[in-house]
Amino acid sequence: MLKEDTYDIARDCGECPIRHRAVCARCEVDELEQLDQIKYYRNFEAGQTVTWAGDKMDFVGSVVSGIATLTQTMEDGRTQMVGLLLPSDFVGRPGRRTAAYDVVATTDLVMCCFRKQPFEDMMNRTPHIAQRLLEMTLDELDAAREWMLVLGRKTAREKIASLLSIIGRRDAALHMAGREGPMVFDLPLTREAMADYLGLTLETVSRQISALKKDGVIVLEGKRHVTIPDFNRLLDEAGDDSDGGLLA
Amino acid sequence: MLKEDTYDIARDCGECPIRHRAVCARCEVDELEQLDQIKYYRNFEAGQTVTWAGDKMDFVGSVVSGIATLTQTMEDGRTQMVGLLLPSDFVGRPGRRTAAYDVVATTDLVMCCFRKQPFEDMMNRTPHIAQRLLEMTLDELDAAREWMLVLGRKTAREKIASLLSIIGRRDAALHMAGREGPMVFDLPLTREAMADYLGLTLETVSRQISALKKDGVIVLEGKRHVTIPDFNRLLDEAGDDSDGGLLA
DNA sequence: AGCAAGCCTTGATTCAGATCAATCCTCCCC
DNA sequence: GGGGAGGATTGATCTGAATCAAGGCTTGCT
Repeated sequence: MLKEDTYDIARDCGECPIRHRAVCARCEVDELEQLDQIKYYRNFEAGQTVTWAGDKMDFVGSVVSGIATLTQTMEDGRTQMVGLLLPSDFVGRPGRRTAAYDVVATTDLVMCCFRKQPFEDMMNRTPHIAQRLLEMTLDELDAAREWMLVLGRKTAREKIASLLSIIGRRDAALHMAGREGPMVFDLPLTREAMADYLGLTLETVSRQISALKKDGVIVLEGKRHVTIPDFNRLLDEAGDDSDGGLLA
Repeated sequence: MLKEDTYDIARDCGECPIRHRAVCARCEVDELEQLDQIKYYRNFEAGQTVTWAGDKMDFVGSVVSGIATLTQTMEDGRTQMVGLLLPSDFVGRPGRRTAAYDVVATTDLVMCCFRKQPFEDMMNRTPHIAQRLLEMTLDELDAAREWMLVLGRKTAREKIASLLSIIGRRDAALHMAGREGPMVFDLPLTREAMADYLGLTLETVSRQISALKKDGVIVLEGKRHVTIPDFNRLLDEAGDDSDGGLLA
């Protein structure tokens, strides 16, 4: 379904869909050219693992298209998702030898990669890259902290509403869809993945989605296609300030 | 009790207790001198608020001594702590006008502050600062993600054990105490603050601490003074790999 | 067509942690 | 020494989500 995303990749940075949102966003033309020298694309199929926690990680990179998840697992198998990687998000940590988390492709995935050493060298020479990476990391930290509130203090229903609002918002930002009008998108996650994100069981996720549907907060077509008739209503259910979106 | 920390502050960066761990860690002598020009110290008493979420924030800074908490609050009063600020930790986000969270001094607190604008200017001129800040932010992001696992998937007992192990570890790192031998420290948080950190109620915190004490995992003297006879036992109770500490 | 594998839903029951409530301890102030 | 406030403990009860269990719906394979 999402297969076409993996075709005709813009090999040329100038036409890259994430050109102005990824680590390279601030780069000048000549800097881009240097990055162009050391970049390479990798494709992953839905379900494939990009990185195993603890394994040596010799590259870093950006998600170009598709979606991946970042998860942590305890010895007894309990897992918690700690990040959702959408196009333009950065994978890997400069200055670290091994991967800290499992990264798994949820849909077919295209990544723009750099071998770690050349990238780090380039980062040291190019403040624009380091600056952008700092900015992105700070944003991720904010997102992680927001998520801590969700995990620690929200009810199951609020958790689901929060997740839907986040996915909806990020999706809208990506498509630059005209504001107003009902929000429509496909859930990129299975019920189980949502449960892992929210610290719930998949049964509870299913029940709460059914409940939100029954109450008219969301409209479901099939199991994945979601329409949000009233986004503020959803934010309300999430326990968020209805105007929280303006801060970003 | 911790009052003496606020006396004789090293006005000279060379003698600063957090010199080699804070944002300034990588700075050369001449860079330090520039920072010295624009820095100023601020003292806060235990319980005082450093920053209100949403308020304008015209400074950034490092915790020199004492402890502060970073918390998020929902309209109905539910609160979640999203960060614990120990000496050398950085407060504030360059490039943002308003504070995103409440920052509250838990003990008497000394901060080394910079007005935001001069600091940002300096950051743009001084890669050593930006580099160090990136590194610290990445560490914080890792910590936040670890905490997401705690919040989302651990039981109350595991949560308490996790918190104790984190506090113990950070305390040991600070005092550079000789490895081996039982770990001893004072809890810097009330039961309520621990509950806010862990997404629990204070009653549950109290019960689980009592249980860990009864089971000999910890020894309590008074309500705050903790001895950990066997740190690996504690890690075990936390559900962590007993050798997780080596990664850092 | 027939069957198996994934994914999802729904129901019944259980249980960990929340909530409600009482009491205790320690420190401080008068 | 008495009273009060803030923090902590402990007990009784309730409840939201987990767990256990049974089907249902798609999709793809043989």
